[in-house]
Amino acid sequence: MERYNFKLVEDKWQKYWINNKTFKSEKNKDKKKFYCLEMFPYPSGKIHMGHVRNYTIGDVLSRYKTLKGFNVLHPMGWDSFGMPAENAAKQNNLSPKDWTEENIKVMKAQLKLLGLSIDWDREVSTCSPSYFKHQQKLFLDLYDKDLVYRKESYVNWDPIDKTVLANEQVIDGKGWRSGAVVERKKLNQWFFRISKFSNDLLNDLDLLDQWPDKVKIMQKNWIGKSFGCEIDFEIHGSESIKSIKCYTTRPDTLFGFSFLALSVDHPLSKNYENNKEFINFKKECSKTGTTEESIAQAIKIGFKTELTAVNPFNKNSRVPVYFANFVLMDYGFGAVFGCPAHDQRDFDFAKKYNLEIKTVVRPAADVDKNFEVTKEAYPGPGIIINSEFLNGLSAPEQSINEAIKILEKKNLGKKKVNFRLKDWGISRQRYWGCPIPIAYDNENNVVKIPEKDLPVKLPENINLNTNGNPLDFQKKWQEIIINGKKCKRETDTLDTFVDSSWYFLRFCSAKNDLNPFEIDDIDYWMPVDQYIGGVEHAILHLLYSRFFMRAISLQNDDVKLNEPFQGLFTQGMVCHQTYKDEKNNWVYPDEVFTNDGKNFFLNKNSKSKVTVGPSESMSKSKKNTIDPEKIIKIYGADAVRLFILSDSPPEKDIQWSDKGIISSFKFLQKLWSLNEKICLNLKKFEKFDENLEKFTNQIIDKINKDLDRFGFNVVIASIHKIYSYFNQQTNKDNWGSNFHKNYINILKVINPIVPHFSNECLEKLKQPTDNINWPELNNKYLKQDTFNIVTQVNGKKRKVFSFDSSMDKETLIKNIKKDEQILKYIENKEIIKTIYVENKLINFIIK
RNA sequence: GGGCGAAUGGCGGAACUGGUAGACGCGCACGACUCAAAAUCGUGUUUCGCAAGAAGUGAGAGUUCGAUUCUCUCUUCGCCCA
Repeated sequence: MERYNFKLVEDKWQKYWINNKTFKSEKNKDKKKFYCLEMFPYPSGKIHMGHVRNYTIGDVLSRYKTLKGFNVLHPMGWDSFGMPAENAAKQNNLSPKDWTEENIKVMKAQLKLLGLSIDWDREVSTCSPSYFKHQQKLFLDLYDKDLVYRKESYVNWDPIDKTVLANEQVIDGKGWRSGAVVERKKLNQWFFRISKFSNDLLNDLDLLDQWPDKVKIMQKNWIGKSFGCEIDFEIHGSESIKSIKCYTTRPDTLFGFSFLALSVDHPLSKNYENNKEFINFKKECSKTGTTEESIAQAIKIGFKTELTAVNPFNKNSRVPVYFANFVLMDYGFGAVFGCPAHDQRDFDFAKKYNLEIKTVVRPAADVDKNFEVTKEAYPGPGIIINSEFLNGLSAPEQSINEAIKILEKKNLGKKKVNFRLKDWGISRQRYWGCPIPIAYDNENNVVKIPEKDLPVKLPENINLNTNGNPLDFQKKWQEIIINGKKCKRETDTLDTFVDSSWYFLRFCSAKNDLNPFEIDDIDYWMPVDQYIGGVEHAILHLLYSRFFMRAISLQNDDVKLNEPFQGLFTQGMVCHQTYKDEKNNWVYPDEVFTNDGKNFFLNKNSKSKVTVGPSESMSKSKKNTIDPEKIIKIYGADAVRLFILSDSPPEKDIQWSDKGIISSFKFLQKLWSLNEKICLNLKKFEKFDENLEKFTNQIIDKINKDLDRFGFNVVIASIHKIYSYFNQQTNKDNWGSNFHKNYINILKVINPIVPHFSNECLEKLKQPTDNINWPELNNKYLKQDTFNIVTQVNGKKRKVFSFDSSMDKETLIKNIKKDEQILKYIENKEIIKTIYVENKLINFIIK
């Protein structure tokens, strides 16, 4: 018997697949399609275990669907623009392009080692002009549809990376890469009008029944629809301003109104342009970031004006008007009314400037009628107090509705819907991104780059070590003549989230040079039937893609698709224990040595102790990574695929373990020995083995159902059962005449998970390996003919009987009641109730 | 602070719409093979108990003939948002 040589076998089949173009996908309208897509990787250097897990899940699904007769599209590409390339290039004095292309080469080879069923003919790379040419075209289309615009706005400015950060790139008020405290800076920026679709993006979440609820809830919260009210506040103390408009979600707390706060960018600020104190104050404000989080944490500061505002519910009450750092022009109208008792920011502000704090809501459960806000704001639900005609209403629902009704009746305000979702700022002050296909004439008017001049390519071999955007220093590159007029190119590049917002469309027509995609192609392939990736993209990437699909479909007679991803699966992370040496430095797992599993040392002969930390998501910074390529070289791709699916359900985190991968490796060896045994016995036997037929049909049926619900770990448990069943069969003297047929079906069923192995076994048994189909099951053998009847007395299990399924209820109960074991419990007792669940259970309730 | 989710043997986990808790794997123990070890194969493995049996799915209650599964309260952990 030969030992299984995965190196030869895997190499052989990978070559075979490439040479035969096994995974080339073509439109075939007679066949039902299945578009399986995993989130494409950023080419950071090498693949990591997270990729292995992601792409294994997608590959198993793709191969399974192919077996099931679907025409499968399973492409792969590279999300290849982005800051890491630029940073690496700067450090190593090479070009981002070369760095990226080298990484793609390495990672592509690594992915091939995994034996993925990818149609590499459709490979795309977002940094390639053949990709971003179309993106620039799409940008201009969106511009024509008024979905792109330019405006001056505040951005989160990272003073170290000298770049604009998106809100999600600001963590704890600091830049996610540099760690620098983020500042507020005003720049001219390009925006996608995603807010145009706020309502659609929210409502259509209900249609996505194959998405995890978790993700839908996150998107819902992100879009953040709220009902509120806009109120005109009467202003005194100025000749020019008679009123200020505010937006609020809590008009029911108006009786607690004690100041009006304005953004420093409020139109009113014009009146203070020459006020030195105000100028200093404004400067101070720019030190606060723009995220809700950084504003909440910032120390509240204000600039008091001579103005006063009138409480619309109480004309006799006037409160001061301030400029304040926690009010943003983006929100509402850049003006909020302060109710310190029920909003923490207002509370902090009121404390600092000694303003009135009037409690107008008390917690309903609070029996103390004298409840008063003193130490912190109370934003929770309750009963309205100290509010005249609103008193006694339950807050927030009832009271808000009532307050709005009264304001509307008095013509002081009106109901308004507000969204938390803001337009998507897409300008990045970076070199390594898709150039924005726009130029400016002498008067600084926006001029579109004509289609014939696309793509706008990046200048190569330039100095990246500049203060700010390197493209700003490329004066020559900036020059362009459009319609005979001298213009200057836009130097900002696009947010890389734009690149990934439509790549799933590009895969459908990857080689089409004229258009981003062909209508006919996306008509057939779209939407993506199953999208697979990490939950970290639950909000932005998925929301942006949903936006893009709508933006493309807008005013488009040919494309009428709103949702790009029909099914979504979010896989868990791959974790590993962390290690630290005596100096508290992180240590790689393969530098750690242990004799007994209790004491750990740095290298084999070292006395230098290593402490074991908690298991965490694999990350380079904590050095708790395992290199997939090394592991594949030791154990083979099939063993890695088997293990990465076996230990945990795919949506949960998985623990990488040496024991686990070794066990998968050994299991394949055992399966191989079984296969060898079977190969030596190619002759058939006379007697048809009905039990074997039942076992095979039933377990394949179970695997089928488990695969459909992503229960890969359970599928692998079934494969273990299959092994021990068939192994026992081979130990018998007589094999059934149907033995080979069933065994071959099993090999087909495991093919999606361990394709090289399965192919090799099939070939050894002289079976075809191309165009194999999922086995047809015979209903006759799926039905059970005997059943275990669990017998309980007063809900306690007493005995399990096996009965023929044809037996009627009365005979069955009679038989059970006669049983000695059961008699013990029911003899001389009154049975007051008998619960019978067909083919499952019987429960006698006795007194 | 808010939202969502999770908690099951020594460990990872299984259990379909409320119906045999612990599938399958790891680990461990014993046995076979071997001069010996590794590898391999076999048997066992929730806890207590010699056994009959009892207890048992984070804690406490509730609904039910019956709860890992449904409801409520609490604890701990994770993720997301603030």
